[in-house]
Amino acid sequence: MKAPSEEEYLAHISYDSVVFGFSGQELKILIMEYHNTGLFALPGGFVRRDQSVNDAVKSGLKERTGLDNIYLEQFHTFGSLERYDPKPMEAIFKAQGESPSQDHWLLDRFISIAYYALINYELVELKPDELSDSINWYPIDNLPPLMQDHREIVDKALETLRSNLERSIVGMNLLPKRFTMGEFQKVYEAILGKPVRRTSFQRRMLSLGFLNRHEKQFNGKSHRAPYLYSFQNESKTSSE
Amino acid sequence: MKAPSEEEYLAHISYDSVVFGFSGQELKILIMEYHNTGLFALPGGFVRRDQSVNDAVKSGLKERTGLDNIYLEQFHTFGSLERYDPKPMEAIFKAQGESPSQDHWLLDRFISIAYYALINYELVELKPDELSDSINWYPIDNLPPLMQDHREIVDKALETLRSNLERSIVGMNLLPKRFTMGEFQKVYEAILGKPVRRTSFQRRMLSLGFLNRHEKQFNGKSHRAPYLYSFQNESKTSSE
DNA sequence: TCATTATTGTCACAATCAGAGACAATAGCC
DNA sequence: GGCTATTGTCTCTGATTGTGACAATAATGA
Repeated sequence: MKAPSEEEYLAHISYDSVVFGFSGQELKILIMEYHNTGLFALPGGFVRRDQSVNDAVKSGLKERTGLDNIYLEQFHTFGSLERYDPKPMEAIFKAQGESPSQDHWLLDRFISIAYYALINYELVELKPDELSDSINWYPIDNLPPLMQDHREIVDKALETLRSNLERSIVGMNLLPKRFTMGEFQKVYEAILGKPVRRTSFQRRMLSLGFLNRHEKQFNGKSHRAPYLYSFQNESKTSSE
Repeated sequence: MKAPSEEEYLAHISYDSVVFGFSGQELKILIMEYHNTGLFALPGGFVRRDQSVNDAVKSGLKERTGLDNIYLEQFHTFGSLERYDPKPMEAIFKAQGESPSQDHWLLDRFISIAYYALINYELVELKPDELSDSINWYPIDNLPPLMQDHREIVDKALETLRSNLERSIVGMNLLPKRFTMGEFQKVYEAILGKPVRRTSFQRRMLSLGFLNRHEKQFNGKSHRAPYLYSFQNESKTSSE
């Protein structure tokens, strides 16, 4: 491992990302595990001097998921004193067989800019980076214990996602190109964490006018076949 | 002037605040003007190493407005490359008769965490800091040209305030303790930038159940006297 | 072939809420 | 005692949502 150098990166600034995906049943997020440390963390990184924060996040996600052009939303910046704790980073160094000096920039205080992403679960090919053993999907209601304040970051991300649900078309980025109304409804239920009324949901979504109806989906189940739908516009409606 | 020292502060990190006040007619924000530079800017500052970002913003606002316990909301972090421009800071140094070396930390790239504040216009006593000539209220639709990307920051703050308007009781922090329904309505109109329907507004606000009705206000006008209202709970409903 | 079962697409009815206008109730002025 | 500008309420109407009902089917299996 070669640690990122202080000349190349901005000191004190990091980012973390909460990557949401929908498995068809559950809402999940990406969690990394560092080599030989037992530490679980959100995918994150640092910002190069010649790079905007947004671009840093985008390229970090591309490395790990293979996906370009991801829906990204910055939602909060975490700057408390409590999050200043060099121990996890020391453990990560140690697990790599390195022992940095006490004043190494990566052991200093960091302020983290947090983003959430919505991606199509099926399209992802997960690639751990140099430092991490693994990167995997975890159901949102069954996460491993996360290092530092990452649990707080996840909670805030989910809260923001929920409150944005009414204002934007979130399903667009979590579903495959064609989907049934039932699948669409399951996305909403997974995000809100509670059931929604089938008839009202269907009526409201159809009345919004952004759905195209296609052929029926004959899936071998012994009941009336549902229609397939797709979203009108290709845009990601991302603010970033 | 003694410039903040690199040992005491976190490099690359600043904050900016958009401080909203309501004059009774207009929505205004606080703008500073730097000595002998013609530069107008949002009140901002840097984060000490022993201080959370939230506390840095709070104490910065307290210095300039005299107010404690202000409603504060972090809304975005600005991290583009375009905002990296040392010229304004050089001009501010020069106006103070100083010429820092090219690698001075204050001339380096900064990422700014932006907050908006809602404060009671009448309670404020404005105090310019060491660097600034003046700090004054400016109507939101008649701002001077602002340095760097501060105009963009203001626009984003207003956008966020508008979209939060439905979810929280914004008037609470912009109005005096007792106010008429008409004043309450004017706050909403100033924020939204468009008229709202008097009867619907009154019905909705009363139905929410957080208003106490008090005695009538005889203000010398020749028409029916309005009731005075106050908010039920004392809390600021701030998330910070 | 024909009932059975599990969903899905619609519709109908009631309850709620917002837009729009109407109107009576004043407080001060003449 | 009229006049005027505002304020507090109501009503009417249309739009939206909650709730339940019901018909329309794909497969299954008797």
